[in-house]
Amino acid sequence: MFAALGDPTRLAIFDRLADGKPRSISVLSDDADMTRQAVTKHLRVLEAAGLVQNHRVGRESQYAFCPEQLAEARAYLDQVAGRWESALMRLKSFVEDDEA
Amino acid sequence: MFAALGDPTRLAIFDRLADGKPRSISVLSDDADMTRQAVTKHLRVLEAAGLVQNHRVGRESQYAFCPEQLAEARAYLDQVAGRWESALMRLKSFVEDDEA
DNA sequence: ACATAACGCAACCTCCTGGTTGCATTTAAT
DNA sequence: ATTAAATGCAACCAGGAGGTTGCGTTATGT
Repeated sequence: MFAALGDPTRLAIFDRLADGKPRSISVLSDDADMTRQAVTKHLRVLEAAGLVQNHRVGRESQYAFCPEQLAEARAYLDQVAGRWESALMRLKSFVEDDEA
Repeated sequence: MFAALGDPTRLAIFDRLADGKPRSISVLSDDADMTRQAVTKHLRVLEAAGLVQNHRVGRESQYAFCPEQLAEARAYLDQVAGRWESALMRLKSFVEDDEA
């Protein structure tokens, strides 16, 4: 999932979809100075990472933002930050014990 | 920075360093079923992304967790989630207006 | 019915990435 | 002084990622 957002093109597409509005592949590839096929591949990657959902309607397939994996990423970062801070706390109390 | 955490090996290294303790390259590569050089490259990438800091001490170079970029990533995800939710709110109020 | 728009699939190409090996260099240990 | 540990640098290699092109297929619109 970090890998999916790691590519700048993909991050841009993801960012565009973050307003919740579904968009078709051709709409997304119109202003992406890239082939439609390339955009399609990126959307597949984002979909595989669970960051985006696909819903075929008529002859066009609409891709839309999907917030679940995003929440998971936030949770992970929070957890890492938490570990870091608790390690700091232990260090702090150790130093204070040493001074006492 | 998402790209830096996108690689599973790098994420693992980063995760190990998240306790705040600095570790030398050879210590990190001991249990990484990989060459020391490979680990070195990964550490360089993490350092370039600002996720980790390097401090040479004697003949060994210690790499340590660096929380600043992490905070930035969290801020970005929060911002995206915020955009998403506000879009939901607008949709909700639109529907309610329609019903009234 | 026919033209066209939106898409899928597959082959292909190039370049970067993750990884290795070999050798040189600096620092510590005895 | 010598040996061994920890690292740096550079060359090299295989594979996958990002991208393109060509062609076929399914809906839409007129």
